[in-house]
Amino acid sequence: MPSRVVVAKELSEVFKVLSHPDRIRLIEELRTDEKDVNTLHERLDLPASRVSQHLALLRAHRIVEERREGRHVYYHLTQPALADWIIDALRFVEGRISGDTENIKMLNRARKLWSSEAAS
Amino acid sequence: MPSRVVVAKELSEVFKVLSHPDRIRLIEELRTDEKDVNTLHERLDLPASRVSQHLALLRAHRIVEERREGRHVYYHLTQPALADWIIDALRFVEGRISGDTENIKMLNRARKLWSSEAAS
DNA sequence: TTCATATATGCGAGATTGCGCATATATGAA
DNA sequence: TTCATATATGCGCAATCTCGCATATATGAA
Repeated sequence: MPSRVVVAKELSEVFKVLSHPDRIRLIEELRTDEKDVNTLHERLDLPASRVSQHLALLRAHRIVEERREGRHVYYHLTQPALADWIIDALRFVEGRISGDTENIKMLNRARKLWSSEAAS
Repeated sequence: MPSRVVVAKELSEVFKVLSHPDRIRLIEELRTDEKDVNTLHERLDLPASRVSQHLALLRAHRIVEERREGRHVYYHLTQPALADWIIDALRFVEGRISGDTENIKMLNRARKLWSSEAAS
């Protein structure tokens, strides 16, 4: 099997893991520091079980790692650069929504929120 | 709807389009120059109809654009930087397959093939 | 131990995606 | 027009993914 075929498959699996809005938001929440499941569940306004399932998938693909402390489990990115690389993809989103002024504004707002240190 | 939720959805759709090995290979084939459907069908060793379907999806998401010339249709990347950004993701693939020496070799081989100008 | 909180996992129905194959359309040549 | 090539599209089934919900496990407090 040619290397390009094998590697394209690996790449596509990474993309598949990232192809869900909740998981993207999860990863961006962990961009600067670790957070426990409960915090993520509140900040993203998702059922805790859903958050846990997403984290299980991210864990299986070694995108996040866990750290237990008492009854809380803190998650962090295995490779923090991943969060920035995802944000970098916003330039390709612009092409999709060009013309939609309202969404362009949203895009820049999100870009700002995701690149700031402040956890708002 | 908060901007981060909207934008995360847009990002996830981009990732979804890229989450298929054939489409990744298609995009990398178009990294440096345009190619017609028949050339892509031969180089990737896929049924022409499949190539056409993938291209239709990429077209719908404005990832590629077409140019007719006689009975051939040439496709090129709307934003050529996309191909490089995908290759950049290989650093996150390494984390997935660490330990598997054979696959690491394949990864570097593919990286070289996809970054060279030569169409081999 | 019992209880409450935090997190993880199992499961099934509905939605989405991929694939093979048939067919349709487009263009140029004869 | 007829034919051959190039490309596109339609369709149905199988495989996969998502979601809500129930349940299980883990930890610390009482």
